[in-house]
Amino acid sequence: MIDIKLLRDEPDRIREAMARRNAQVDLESLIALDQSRRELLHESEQLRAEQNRVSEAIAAKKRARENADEEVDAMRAVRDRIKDLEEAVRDLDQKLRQGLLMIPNLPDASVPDGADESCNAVVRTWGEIPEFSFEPADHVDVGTRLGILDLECAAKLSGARFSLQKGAGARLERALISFFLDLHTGEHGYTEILPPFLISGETMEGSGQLPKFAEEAFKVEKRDLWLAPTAEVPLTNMHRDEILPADRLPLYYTAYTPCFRSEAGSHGKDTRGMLRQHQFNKVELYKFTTPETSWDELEKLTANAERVLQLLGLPYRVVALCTGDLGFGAAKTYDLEVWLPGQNRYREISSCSNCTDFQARRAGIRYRKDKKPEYVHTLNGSGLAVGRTVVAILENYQQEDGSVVIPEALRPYMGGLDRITRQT
RNA sequence: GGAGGGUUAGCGUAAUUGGUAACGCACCGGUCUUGAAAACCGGCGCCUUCGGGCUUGGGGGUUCGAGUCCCCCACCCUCCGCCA
Repeated sequence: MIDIKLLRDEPDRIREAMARRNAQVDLESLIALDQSRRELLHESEQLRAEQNRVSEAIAAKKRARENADEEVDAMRAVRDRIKDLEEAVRDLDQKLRQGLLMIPNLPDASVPDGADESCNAVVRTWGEIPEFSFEPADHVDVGTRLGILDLECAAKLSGARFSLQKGAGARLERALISFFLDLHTGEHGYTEILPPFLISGETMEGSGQLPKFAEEAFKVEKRDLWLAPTAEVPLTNMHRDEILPADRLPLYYTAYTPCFRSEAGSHGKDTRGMLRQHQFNKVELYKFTTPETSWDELEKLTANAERVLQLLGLPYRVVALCTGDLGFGAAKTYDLEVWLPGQNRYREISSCSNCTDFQARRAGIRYRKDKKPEYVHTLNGSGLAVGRTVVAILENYQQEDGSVVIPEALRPYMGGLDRITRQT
């Protein structure tokens, strides 16, 4: 949610930002809404003040056993008027808030302009794209032939867009989760969190997932609980409606969770394999920072995610998303794209964003600076998407004989295994 | 799932059976001190157009006025049942 003061004082900055994002927003009616809300609020507060004064006078008279019927009568009318005014304010409040929630975050000045992903800017590239003496297979063929991936069985259990891993394939997924968490907690200073995977509607709203992304998430039938679409949601809400002491910032959290997404509207996209699933594992990186440091922290967080790919020896590039491709709450986003020989192109494996104070304002997360509380900045990034890392390893490390070499950094987590060969 | 108890500022506790949230600890600032402690003074929830408004888990209701009375909901604790 953007700052309402910005709407009052510098609406042109919002207009300009919305134009860059190619977003349609009716600012005029919001400004009018805010204006009348403030007028009504002022009047009701004045009456409140009078009510407080007179009520005290009534109490004094009653204590002195004097008659106060006149005052009581007058206050009866004031009470009714206040009730009407407050109802009107509540109504305007809600409309205003709903309007504000429709406005995406303002892109940072450094974000490239552009309508879609074709305008994203490659920031840097790492690693050598592997050359094969044979035609490289995609992860589905590699995994199925090795007997470590069984998509048909997954379909039997749950339908399309699920996967089932076996033996070294299941172990590989678990090894990656441990490897990621150990790296981020041990070397990058993050605190490990294991949050609930089912979260309340209130929590979904706190990070801006609802109502906008309700279509993307799964909801359980019996209660107001949702399957977390990303650990970003519970992590953001850990400090919802809190005022943090300044000396606790920055906070670094990392969390492994499965992520559940309905992928509405992506029918026909990436239908083959485990690239786009209703359920996938992810290790998330999350930071609460002061406004002064958040841009530095974004660079560091992105570097933390990149480190994973470097240690695994997977070639990748870093892309700065353009204004048209930017997520709703992000002021700036770097995508990490890993090279997939099976597709002969780079594919997203991590997305690292600075949401500035956008999520914090909505979720009421502040810190005390000097005397006044101020909104923190929140950052999130994948470190990394586990399923897609499996895909990248199977495709980049495949050998002509169909086996897959395990990256050295991962071998301790695989019980010393250095190569996956055909399993029965 | 059943029964009972609870939720007041960071923590711990008050508030005349309705009269407009008090106190202690902790914390911050000041005085004093070589420095510190103690003591004393002030501050010690949020918003504010600086007039004031709001705040007792959340939301309604009754009332001139609700921490207090009524209704709904959430969460926590204890016991029983069930369960990994």
